[in-house]
Amino acid sequence: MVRITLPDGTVKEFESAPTAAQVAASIGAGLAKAALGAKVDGTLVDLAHVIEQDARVAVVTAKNRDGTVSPDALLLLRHSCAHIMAEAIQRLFPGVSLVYGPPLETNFYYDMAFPAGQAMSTDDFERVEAEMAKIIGENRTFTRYELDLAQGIAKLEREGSKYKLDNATRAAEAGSKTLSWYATGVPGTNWEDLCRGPHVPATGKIGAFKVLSLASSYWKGDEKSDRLTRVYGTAFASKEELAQYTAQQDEAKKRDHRVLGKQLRLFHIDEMVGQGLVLWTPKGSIVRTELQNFIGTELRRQGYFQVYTPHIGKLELYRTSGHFPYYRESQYPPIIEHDEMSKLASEGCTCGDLSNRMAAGEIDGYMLKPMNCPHHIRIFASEPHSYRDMPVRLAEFGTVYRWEQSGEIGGMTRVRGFTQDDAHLFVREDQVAEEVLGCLSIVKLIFGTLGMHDYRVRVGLRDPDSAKYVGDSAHWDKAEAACRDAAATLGVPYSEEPGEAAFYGPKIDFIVRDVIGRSWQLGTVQVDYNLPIRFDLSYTGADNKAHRPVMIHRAPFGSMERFVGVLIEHFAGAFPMWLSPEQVRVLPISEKSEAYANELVTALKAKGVRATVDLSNDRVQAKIKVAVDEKIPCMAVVGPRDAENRVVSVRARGIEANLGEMPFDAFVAGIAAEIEQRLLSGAPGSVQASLLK
RNA sequence: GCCACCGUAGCUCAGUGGUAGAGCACACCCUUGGUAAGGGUGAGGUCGAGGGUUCAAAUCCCUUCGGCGGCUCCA
Repeated sequence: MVRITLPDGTVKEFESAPTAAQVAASIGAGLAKAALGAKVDGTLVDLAHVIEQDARVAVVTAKNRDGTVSPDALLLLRHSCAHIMAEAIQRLFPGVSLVYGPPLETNFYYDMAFPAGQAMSTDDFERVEAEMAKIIGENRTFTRYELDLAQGIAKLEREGSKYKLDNATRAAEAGSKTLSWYATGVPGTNWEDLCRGPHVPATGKIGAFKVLSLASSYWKGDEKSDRLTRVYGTAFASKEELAQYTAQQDEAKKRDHRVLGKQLRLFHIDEMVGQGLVLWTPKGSIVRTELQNFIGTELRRQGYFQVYTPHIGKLELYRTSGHFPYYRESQYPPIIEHDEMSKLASEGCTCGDLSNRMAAGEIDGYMLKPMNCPHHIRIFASEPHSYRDMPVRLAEFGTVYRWEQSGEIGGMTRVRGFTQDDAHLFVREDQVAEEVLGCLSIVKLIFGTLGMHDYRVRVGLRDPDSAKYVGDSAHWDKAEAACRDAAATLGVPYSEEPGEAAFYGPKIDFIVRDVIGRSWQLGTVQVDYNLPIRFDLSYTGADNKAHRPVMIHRAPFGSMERFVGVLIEHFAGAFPMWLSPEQVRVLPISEKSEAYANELVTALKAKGVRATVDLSNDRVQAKIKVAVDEKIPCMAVVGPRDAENRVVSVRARGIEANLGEMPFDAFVAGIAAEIEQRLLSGAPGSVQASLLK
């Protein structure tokens, strides 16, 4: 007797162990037909799975009862579709070997090894899709069968697939006693794949699919290993869901900061200047300056000192800090003085020699700074400090340069030169916890003001197996504890991730996603016991003895480039009034109202508002179209009627209507107040909200 | 750095071996119009760069620079 408990609490009893399909059928014929798989005690399984013991069972269908799409169903569909795609590709490209094809959050991929000289191109997608459609049309059953380890491995050896054999070996190492295959149809007759499953019952269940893109990958993610071809695709239960997905992708493309940045002229990256080097145009610079002013106010409030440091420093400085030579590959090459250079040339010094002698410290030179901390440390070390002066908080919008790999650079989110809203706090050990909290409060203030709520928090810890960290483990333990404790006070979930620490200490990172779903680290707070040792920093304690300070590195925005890039996407280019490059555009109905329009602009500018007037000889409809396209938050239409009554007719971005009239002075004051308070668009207290009520 | 794709006017794009195109933006003219583009005229390009094949190259081949999607990396 097997007792099955359904999600609503109902218990069904079966004489002998039922399959998940039988459980579904016992509930209803409709459900049996709609079922794609089942969850048994939380584990996703095939419908053919036999439930041997009492269990909680939920049948998985494309849509949940409340009409939402089931993520489990999508997983089953995509995993199954990956098999169908692999079969289709193998039919068209005989000799291709399979590696690994998992489902992902919004799509799936299959890694394959093409025989030498063969390759797939995006032009082949149509053929592949046609082949897949055939397989789906045949509505073949996904059939699972198992072999014990020895038999299974023998089978794979006979078939000669080194990749699948490796997968099997790893499964064995992970404790699997058997290996499972899924045939798309009849084992021995139809196509099959070593696979853990689970899958939908038959190929016909794939309602809609699309082959998306082609990429390369490395076997087991190792760049020294075989290069594989990765084909991405996606699948849904219905054509409507696929259409919706495609529409969402198109929408996302419009929000992409690279597209909007060009359209709205926020920044420019120039071939002639260099890859990954952002040129801030006048409009983008306004956004950045506003953000810097915003945080600057907060820093003064919290007792920070502003400092400025140069963009380069001696190699010796970075040898002491540990940046050089450990991270040589990700830095711009060192700069050598003229005389030194000619001397080395005359000695016949090779590039290899040069590199080695620099690493050994025999040749000095300068480096573009990869981080600001060494410079700030030298400021701290330039004068004696008493325990009474601590903490010393040094802040700088410091520009740093890192040699990112060319294939990784793009837009403003991954660049080679960027400005951190950096600060280094030199604190007594008893001050660490409180100061970390102070840093976190700035991050929270920023995210709150900008309405960014979709972020996750990561506590990056050291990876005990790795040798890339400096310092002793007792200090690391203390620093990690401080980060963990501080993160716990945030009131948002956080994850602890070993191996994500900086080389000198653990950190708390704030991570957001861009429109295409990629994650980016923005704000960061890092606790560091190690650099103070490397630089032999000290302060005089109450006992008149030298004590070692602890450093906190923090950058609430992270980098201005990345932050603004993400912010463009967050607001889809429609910045709140205080951040908008142009805040109000005055649109005179005709030349007759130009004088009044100019008077309004002058009054706005006197209040510090970024306002312009559109004096083109277009009709007002055209002026509105242009202002809307430029995502200007507020339009002030003025004609003879307005001039006569000393009012302005207000129109706000995002609302396709005349919001009504406002007295001239009230409008100017209202806009100024909205900016002053850094309100989000349409927030209570904004001009827009006051007219809409 | 690796693999696939892409690079034509300021922007978005059409152009598959035979005299470089469109829309928008820009300049000038007409129009003075009350809430998402009024009309006309004009200017603007060694088709990313270099080399090759060909009577002839934006178009085919090679190299290179840049972009894009992934992989790897990311102090």
